[in-house]
Amino acid sequence: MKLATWNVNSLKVRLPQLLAWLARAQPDVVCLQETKLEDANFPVADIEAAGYRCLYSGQKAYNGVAILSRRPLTDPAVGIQGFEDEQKRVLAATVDGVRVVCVYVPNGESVDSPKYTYKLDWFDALRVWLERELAHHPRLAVLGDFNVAPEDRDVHDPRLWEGKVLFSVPERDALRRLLDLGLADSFRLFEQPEKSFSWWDYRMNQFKRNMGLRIDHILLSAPLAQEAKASTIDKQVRAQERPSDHAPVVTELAES
DNA sequence: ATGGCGCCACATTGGCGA
Repeated sequence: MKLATWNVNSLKVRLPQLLAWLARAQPDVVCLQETKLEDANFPVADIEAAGYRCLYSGQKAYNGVAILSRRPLTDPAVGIQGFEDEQKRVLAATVDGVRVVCVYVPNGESVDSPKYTYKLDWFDALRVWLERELAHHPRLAVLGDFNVAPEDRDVHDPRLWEGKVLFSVPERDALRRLLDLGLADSFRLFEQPEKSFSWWDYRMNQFKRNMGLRIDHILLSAPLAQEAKASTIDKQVRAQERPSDHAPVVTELAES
Protein backbone atom coordinates (compact mmCIF):
# COMPACT_ATOMS: atom_id res chain seq x y z
CA MET A 1 0.00 0.00 0.00
CA LYS A 2 1.46 3.31 -1.13
CA LEU A 3 0.51 6.18 1.18
CA ALA A 4 1.06 9.80 0.20
CA THR A 5 0.53 13.32 1.46
CA TRP A 6 0.62 16.54 -0.52
CA ASN A 7 -0.23 20.12 0.34
CA VAL A 8 -1.50 21.24 -3.07
CA ASN A 9 -2.00 24.95 -2.23
CA SER A 10 -5.32 25.18 -4.11
CA LEU A 11 -6.77 22.05 -5.66
CA LYS A 12 -8.54 24.18 -8.25
CA VAL A 13 -5.20 25.36 -9.61
CA ARG A 14 -3.34 22.09 -9.04
CA LEU A 15 -5.95 19.60 -10.31
CA PRO A 16 -4.18 18.90 -13.64
CA GLN A 17 -0.92 18.31 -11.74
CA LEU A 18 -2.67 16.08 -9.23
CA LEU A 19 -4.21 13.91 -11.97
CA ALA A 20 -0.88 13.64 -13.76
CA TRP A 21 0.86 12.77 -10.51
CA LEU A 22 -1.71 10.07 -9.61
CA ALA A 23 -1.13 8.47 -13.01
CA ARG A 24 2.65 8.57 -12.62
CA ALA A 25 3.13 7.81 -8.92
CA GLN A 26 0.26 5.34 -8.55
CA PRO A 27 -0.42 5.93 -4.87
CA ASP A 28 -3.14 3.92 -3.15
CA VAL A 29 -4.08 6.59 -0.62
CA VAL A 30 -3.42 10.31 -0.88
CA CYS A 31 -4.02 12.93 1.80
CA LEU A 32 -4.37 16.46 0.45
CA GLN A 33 -4.11 19.74 2.33
CA GLU A 34 -4.96 23.33 1.46
CA THR A 35 -7.55 22.33 -1.10
CA LYS A 36 -9.14 25.78 -0.58
CA LEU A 37 -12.46 24.52 -1.96
CA GLU A 38 -15.94 24.39 -0.54
CA ASP A 39 -17.30 20.84 -0.65
CA ALA A 40 -19.79 21.74 -3.40
CA ASN A 41 -16.87 22.59 -5.68
CA PHE A 42 -14.73 19.50 -5.00
CA PRO A 43 -13.73 17.88 -8.33
CA VAL A 44 -15.27 14.50 -7.53
CA ALA A 45 -15.86 13.47 -11.16
CA ASP A 46 -12.26 14.08 -12.25
CA ILE A 47 -10.89 12.18 -9.28
CA GLU A 48 -13.28 9.26 -9.70
CA ALA A 49 -12.44 9.13 -13.41
CA ALA A 50 -8.81 8.73 -12.33
CA GLY A 51 -9.80 5.67 -10.31
CA TYR A 52 -10.01 7.18 -6.82
CA ARG A 53 -12.82 7.54 -4.33
CA CYS A 54 -12.68 10.67 -2.22
CA LEU A 55 -13.62 12.25 1.07
CA TYR A 56 -13.26 15.97 1.58
CA SER A 57 -13.84 18.65 4.14
CA GLY A 58 -13.23 22.13 2.84
CA GLN A 59 -14.00 25.80 3.06
CA LYS A 60 -13.62 28.85 0.88
CA ALA A 61 -10.13 30.33 0.36
CA TYR A 62 -8.27 28.67 3.23
CA ASN A 63 -7.47 25.24 4.63
CA GLY A 64 -9.41 22.20 3.36
CA VAL A 65 -8.38 18.54 3.47
CA ALA A 66 -9.22 15.46 1.42
CA ILE A 67 -8.44 11.75 1.30
CA LEU A 68 -8.31 9.93 -2.04
CA SER A 69 -8.21 6.15 -2.18
CA ARG A 70 -8.39 3.42 -4.77
CA ARG A 71 -10.08 1.15 -2.24
CA PRO A 72 -13.23 1.95 -0.27
CA LEU A 73 -13.05 4.59 2.46
CA THR A 74 -15.08 3.68 5.54
CA ASP A 75 -15.92 5.25 8.91
CA PRO A 76 -15.24 8.86 7.88
CA ALA A 77 -14.64 11.40 10.63
CA VAL A 78 -14.27 15.16 10.29
CA GLY A 79 -12.16 17.25 12.65
CA ILE A 80 -10.51 16.51 15.98
CA GLN A 81 -13.04 14.94 18.33
CA GLY A 82 -13.52 17.12 21.39
CA PHE A 83 -11.96 20.21 19.80
CA GLU A 84 -14.15 22.90 18.32
CA ASP A 85 -12.50 24.33 15.22
CA GLU A 86 -14.10 26.22 12.36
CA GLN A 87 -11.03 25.62 10.22
CA LYS A 88 -11.19 22.48 8.09
CA ARG A 89 -7.93 20.78 8.94
CA VAL A 90 -8.58 17.13 9.81
CA LEU A 91 -10.21 14.19 8.11
CA ALA A 92 -9.99 10.47 8.91
CA ALA A 93 -11.17 7.25 7.29
CA THR A 94 -10.33 3.56 7.21
CA VAL A 95 -8.85 1.91 4.10
CA ASP A 96 -8.23 -1.84 4.09
CA GLY A 97 -7.92 -1.92 7.87
CA VAL A 98 -5.60 1.07 8.05
CA ARG A 99 -6.92 4.12 9.90
CA VAL A 100 -5.79 7.10 7.82
CA VAL A 101 -5.72 10.53 9.45
CA CYS A 102 -5.13 13.57 7.21
CA VAL A 103 -3.96 16.69 9.03
CA TYR A 104 -3.22 20.26 8.10
CA VAL A 105 -1.55 21.69 11.19
CA PRO A 106 -1.87 25.48 11.61
CA ASN A 107 1.05 27.51 10.33
CA GLY A 108 1.38 29.70 13.42
CA GLU A 109 2.49 32.81 11.53
CA SER A 110 5.20 33.79 14.06
CA VAL A 111 6.07 32.80 17.59
CA ASP A 112 4.53 36.00 19.01
CA SER A 113 1.25 35.62 17.12
CA PRO A 114 -2.09 34.45 18.58
CA LYS A 115 -2.01 31.94 15.71
CA TYR A 116 1.07 30.39 17.30
CA THR A 117 -0.89 29.82 20.52
CA TYR A 118 -3.70 28.33 18.45
CA LYS A 119 -1.15 26.04 16.79
CA LEU A 120 0.18 24.75 20.11
CA ASP A 121 -3.36 24.29 21.51
CA TRP A 122 -4.31 22.53 18.30
CA PHE A 123 -1.33 20.15 18.62
CA ASP A 124 -2.39 19.39 22.19
CA ALA A 125 -5.94 18.52 21.11
CA LEU A 126 -4.59 16.41 18.25
CA ARG A 127 -2.39 14.45 20.63
CA VAL A 128 -5.21 13.75 23.08
CA TRP A 129 -7.48 12.61 20.25
CA LEU A 130 -4.80 10.48 18.54
CA GLU A 131 -3.99 8.71 21.78
CA ARG A 132 -7.59 7.51 21.89
CA GLU A 133 -7.65 6.73 18.17
CA LEU A 134 -4.51 4.59 18.54
CA ALA A 135 -6.22 2.58 21.26
CA HIS A 136 -9.04 1.77 18.84
CA HIS A 137 -6.94 1.51 15.68
CA PRO A 138 -3.51 -0.06 16.21
CA ARG A 139 -2.92 0.20 12.45
CA LEU A 140 -2.90 3.98 12.24
CA ALA A 141 -1.20 6.43 9.88
CA VAL A 142 -1.15 10.20 10.32
CA LEU A 143 -0.27 12.04 7.14
CA GLY A 144 -0.09 15.70 6.41
CA ASP A 145 1.43 19.11 6.56
CA PHE A 146 2.60 19.38 10.17
CA ASN A 147 4.21 22.79 9.72
CA VAL A 148 7.09 21.67 11.93
CA ALA A 149 10.60 20.63 10.97
CA PRO A 150 11.58 18.05 13.60
CA GLU A 151 15.38 18.28 13.59
CA ASP A 152 18.35 20.35 12.45
CA ARG A 153 18.83 18.11 9.43
CA ASP A 154 15.28 18.96 8.30
CA VAL A 155 16.15 22.65 7.89
CA HIS A 156 18.45 24.08 5.20
CA ASP A 157 19.94 26.54 7.70
CA PRO A 158 19.06 25.55 11.27
CA ARG A 159 20.88 28.51 12.78
CA LEU A 160 18.83 30.94 10.69
CA TRP A 161 15.59 29.16 11.62
CA GLU A 162 16.37 28.67 15.31
CA GLY A 163 13.46 29.94 17.40
CA LYS A 164 11.40 30.83 14.31
CA VAL A 165 7.94 29.52 13.59
CA LEU A 166 8.08 26.02 12.02
CA PHE A 167 11.26 25.23 13.96
CA SER A 168 10.79 26.66 17.46
CA VAL A 169 11.35 24.37 20.44
CA PRO A 170 7.69 24.34 21.62
CA GLU A 171 6.53 23.26 18.15
CA ARG A 172 9.19 20.58 17.91
CA ASP A 173 8.23 19.39 21.40
CA ALA A 174 4.59 19.22 20.32
CA LEU A 175 5.51 17.05 17.33
CA ARG A 176 7.80 14.96 19.54
CA ARG A 177 4.92 14.28 21.92
CA LEU A 178 2.91 12.92 18.97
CA LEU A 179 5.76 10.56 18.10
CA ASP A 180 5.95 9.55 21.76
CA LEU A 181 2.43 8.12 21.45
CA GLY A 182 4.14 5.36 19.48
CA LEU A 183 4.28 6.85 16.00
CA ALA A 184 7.31 6.71 13.73
CA ASP A 185 8.38 9.42 11.28
CA SER A 186 8.42 6.98 8.35
CA PHE A 187 10.83 9.08 6.26
CA ARG A 188 13.53 8.47 8.86
CA LEU A 189 13.06 4.71 8.89
CA PHE A 190 15.24 4.71 5.79
CA GLU A 191 18.54 6.13 4.67
CA GLN A 192 17.86 9.45 2.95
CA PRO A 193 19.80 11.99 0.93
CA GLU A 194 21.16 14.91 2.96
CA LYS A 195 19.13 18.09 2.74
CA SER A 196 15.84 16.37 2.01
CA PHE A 197 12.99 18.86 2.23
CA SER A 198 9.28 18.92 1.42
CA TRP A 199 8.63 22.66 1.26
CA TRP A 200 10.48 25.53 -0.38
CA ASP A 201 9.40 29.18 -0.33
CA TYR A 202 8.30 30.43 -3.73
CA ARG A 203 10.50 33.47 -3.38
CA MET A 204 14.20 34.01 -4.03
CA ASN A 205 14.61 30.81 -6.08
CA GLN A 206 14.64 28.85 -2.87
CA PHE A 207 13.74 25.60 -4.60
CA LYS A 208 16.58 25.87 -7.10
CA ARG A 209 18.93 26.64 -4.21
CA ASN A 210 17.37 23.80 -2.17
CA MET A 211 16.64 26.15 0.71
CA GLY A 212 13.75 24.21 2.20
CA LEU A 213 12.25 22.58 5.24
CA ARG A 214 10.91 19.09 5.84
CA ILE A 215 7.51 19.83 7.36
CA ASP A 216 5.27 17.26 5.63
CA HIS A 217 5.29 13.90 7.35
CA ILE A 218 3.86 10.40 7.32
CA LEU A 219 3.68 9.00 10.85
CA LEU A 220 3.06 5.29 11.33
CA SER A 221 1.99 3.27 14.35
CA ALA A 222 4.32 0.42 15.30
CA PRO A 223 2.56 -2.37 13.34
CA LEU A 224 2.61 -0.23 10.18
CA ALA A 225 6.16 0.99 10.73
CA GLN A 226 7.24 -2.65 10.74
CA GLU A 227 5.74 -3.02 7.28
CA ALA A 228 7.28 0.14 5.82
CA LYS A 229 9.39 -0.56 2.72
CA ALA A 230 10.43 2.88 1.53
CA SER A 231 9.76 6.59 1.96
CA THR A 232 10.56 9.34 -0.53
CA ILE A 233 9.86 12.98 -1.34
CA ASP A 234 8.79 13.57 -4.94
CA LYS A 235 10.84 16.65 -5.83
CA GLN A 236 9.91 16.43 -9.53
CA VAL A 237 6.50 17.82 -8.67
CA ARG A 238 7.98 20.95 -7.09
CA ALA A 239 10.12 21.54 -10.20
CA GLN A 240 7.13 21.79 -12.54
CA GLU A 241 5.61 24.97 -13.94
CA ARG A 242 3.28 26.71 -11.48
CA PRO A 243 3.92 24.22 -8.67
CA SER A 244 2.59 23.99 -5.16
CA ASP A 245 5.26 25.13 -2.71
CA HIS A 246 5.12 21.62 -1.18
CA ALA A 247 6.26 18.32 -2.70
CA PRO A 248 4.42 15.03 -2.10
CA VAL A 249 5.81 12.61 0.47
CA VAL A 250 5.25 8.90 -0.22
CA THR A 251 5.64 5.92 2.08
CA GLU A 252 5.17 2.39 0.87
CA LEU A 253 3.98 -0.46 3.07
CA ALA A 254 4.59 -4.09 2.25
CA GLU A 255 1.51 -6.10 1.30
CA SER A 256 0.05 -7.66 4.38
C1' DA B 1 15.33 45.55 8.14
C1' DT B 2 12.42 44.28 4.42
C1' DG B 3 10.61 41.81 0.65
C1' DG B 4 10.84 38.36 -2.46
C1' DC B 5 5.95 34.53 -4.64
C1' DG B 6 1.44 32.65 -5.27
C1' DC B 7 -3.39 32.09 -4.21
C1' DC B 8 -7.71 33.91 -2.68
C1' DA B 9 -11.66 37.21 -2.19
C1' DC B 10 -16.76 41.66 -0.06
C1' DA B 11 -10.50 41.84 -5.72
C1' DT B 12 -6.80 45.72 -8.83
C1' DT B 13 -5.03 45.66 -2.56
C1' DG B 14 -4.70 43.13 1.51
C1' DG B 15 -4.74 38.69 4.10
C1' DC B 16 -2.48 34.61 4.47
C1' DG B 17 0.74 30.97 3.87
C1' DA B 18 5.53 29.10 5.53
